[in-house]
Amino acid sequence: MTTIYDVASRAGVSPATVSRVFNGTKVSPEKVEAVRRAAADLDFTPNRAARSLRTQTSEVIALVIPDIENPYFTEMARGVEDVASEAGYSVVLCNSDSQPDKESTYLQIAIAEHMSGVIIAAASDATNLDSILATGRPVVAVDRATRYDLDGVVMANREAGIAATESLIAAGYRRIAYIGGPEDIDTAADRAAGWRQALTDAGREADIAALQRFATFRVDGARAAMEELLALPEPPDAVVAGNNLIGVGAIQVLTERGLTPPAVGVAVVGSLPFTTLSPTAVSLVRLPARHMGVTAARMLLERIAGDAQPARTVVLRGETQRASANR
Amino acid sequence: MTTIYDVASRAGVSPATVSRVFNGTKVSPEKVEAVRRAAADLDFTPNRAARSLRTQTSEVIALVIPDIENPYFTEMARGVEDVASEAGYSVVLCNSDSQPDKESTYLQIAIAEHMSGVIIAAASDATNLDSILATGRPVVAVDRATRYDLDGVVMANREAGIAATESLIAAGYRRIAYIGGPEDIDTAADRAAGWRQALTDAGREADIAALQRFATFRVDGARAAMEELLALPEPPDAVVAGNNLIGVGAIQVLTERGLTPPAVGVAVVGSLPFTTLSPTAVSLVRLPARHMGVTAARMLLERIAGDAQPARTVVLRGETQRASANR
DNA sequence: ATGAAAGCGCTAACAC
DNA sequence: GTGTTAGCGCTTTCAT
Repeated sequence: MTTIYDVASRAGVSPATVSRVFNGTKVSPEKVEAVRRAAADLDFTPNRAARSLRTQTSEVIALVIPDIENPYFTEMARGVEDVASEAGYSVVLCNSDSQPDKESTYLQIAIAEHMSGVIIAAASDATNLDSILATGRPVVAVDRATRYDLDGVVMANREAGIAATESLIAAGYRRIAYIGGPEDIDTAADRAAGWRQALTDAGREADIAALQRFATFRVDGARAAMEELLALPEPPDAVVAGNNLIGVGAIQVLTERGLTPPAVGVAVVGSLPFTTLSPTAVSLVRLPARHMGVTAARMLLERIAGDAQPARTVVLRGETQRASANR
Repeated sequence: MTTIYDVASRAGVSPATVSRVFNGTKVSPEKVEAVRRAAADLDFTPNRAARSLRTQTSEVIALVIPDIENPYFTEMARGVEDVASEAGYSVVLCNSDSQPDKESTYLQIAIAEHMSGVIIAAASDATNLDSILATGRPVVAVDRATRYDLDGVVMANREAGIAATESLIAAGYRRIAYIGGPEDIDTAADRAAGWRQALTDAGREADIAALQRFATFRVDGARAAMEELLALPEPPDAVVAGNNLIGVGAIQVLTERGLTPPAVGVAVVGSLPFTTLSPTAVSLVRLPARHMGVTAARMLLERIAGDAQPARTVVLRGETQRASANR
């Protein structure tokens, strides 16, 4: 392993000068050149562990998400990564798998590695950020609010729930069910509230009790819920899916039963990135996941740079794409 | 920031003893207890930067992949993560975006951060691993071979191409096209070779020249290629997709034209994790992506532990799921 | 079993 | 503008 001392002696300068060259402080052109050549000759790579130890920071940010296999989160990760790497930061992607203990392990690692900041889509509203916040490191919440007073970027979930439901009403459906994520996650609760609101506005509040289901934000849970709904004495003629994977699960079950949309109406809060359906069969309230990641990363970088204004929350709206077909 | 010195003085022991407690060396039970309590009281987290600097390693492995938005790679990442975190390692997910310069930046970071090892799905066969290999750190190649003599885990791509094509022949299709990834990526080339082989075995080698297309491994490229094939004077009656995203793109175009499978036959090398199609309409050669990640991670951990046997290559076979319907 | 002390590679005063 | 030097927090001989 070559160090700045090796480079320094080869270039005939002091270690401090080598450090300065690599950190942009003023050094005379000749020495800069000498150092660069020596570094290249020796294939020198600065030791980040030493640098982090000395400066108490590292150009790394942690992105903690609950499901690495959900395209919504990978799209968001993509946005974070683009902004971060542009600014010279690396992103460590931490998959909490919705498990509080995995999540807190990753948070401890972020502290121990002196990472510059954290962007987190919390596994639950009980997520404990005390330790990381105590270190003074900035934290930005994405997708889901936390019980802390933090910068955050969230979707307009209630409005998305309303828009999804209304698109189905406009298409002529009447008995509209809802399958959402766990009730204790605010995104899921808000979207469900939007559905109830839209049902009430349409004079269908009587359906709420029978047609509301809370599953996981995953394909399997949604499949079970959809099957349960179809087994009802009076099954729904349409369904609002609380996220992308729930949409996939619901549509899978419908397709297997020969009820491919628009035979039964489907509206999804989120996108279906790898769908093979006709684009007009399903209503979508597309959520700008990449933009959420970009926004969160920018906010975090501002905080890292020392910005100390009060916590801000940015709310992003989904874009409704109404199914043109109806039954 | 609390250090081992703080913990040591509170526990009434030396810093060395605190270190020993956290590293499993022999310490008397009473002192262990005292140290643990002091550490808990002070909310002590060991400083990894200092540890890395001293030991010249860190319990972090880099996973470099070309497309974080492709479910194939996230599934693989999931496998790597499960094995690694089980063993106390963190995984830094690095998205090279198929760009050699982003890729080499991440490789430099892996060196500079003293990461224990690298698992890489190389952006191209020109990927340069000289520097990282020169540090003596283990590297495992996944999905794609490199020009180095390394441990690797790859799929049986040629066989997968053959199986996909044969499933279409068995279903009664005759004019079978192929859309694959970039010709200079060996996985893509091997799958294409499998398709040619199957065509030749079926006496259809005359179709090869007109019906072979190389796109990107993404949805958009596949869409364009599919449209081109359909515009042919004698369009194909079926198509083999070289990976999951190509399958999505091809099926999207077909669906938009009212040619939903099995009207035109489709076989995909890979899975369609979020498909909403009837499961019997499309043939799949499912690739065990998670298992690939698991295997690669295990091999890497063995190398990190000091295993010095000659380089091994593990070949994983896809599992064919034949479409039951034909036209 | 435990402590004292050196040193990993780097940066940031401070002196010149 | 450049060199000298102390020290970031940890692990690890080497004594005891």
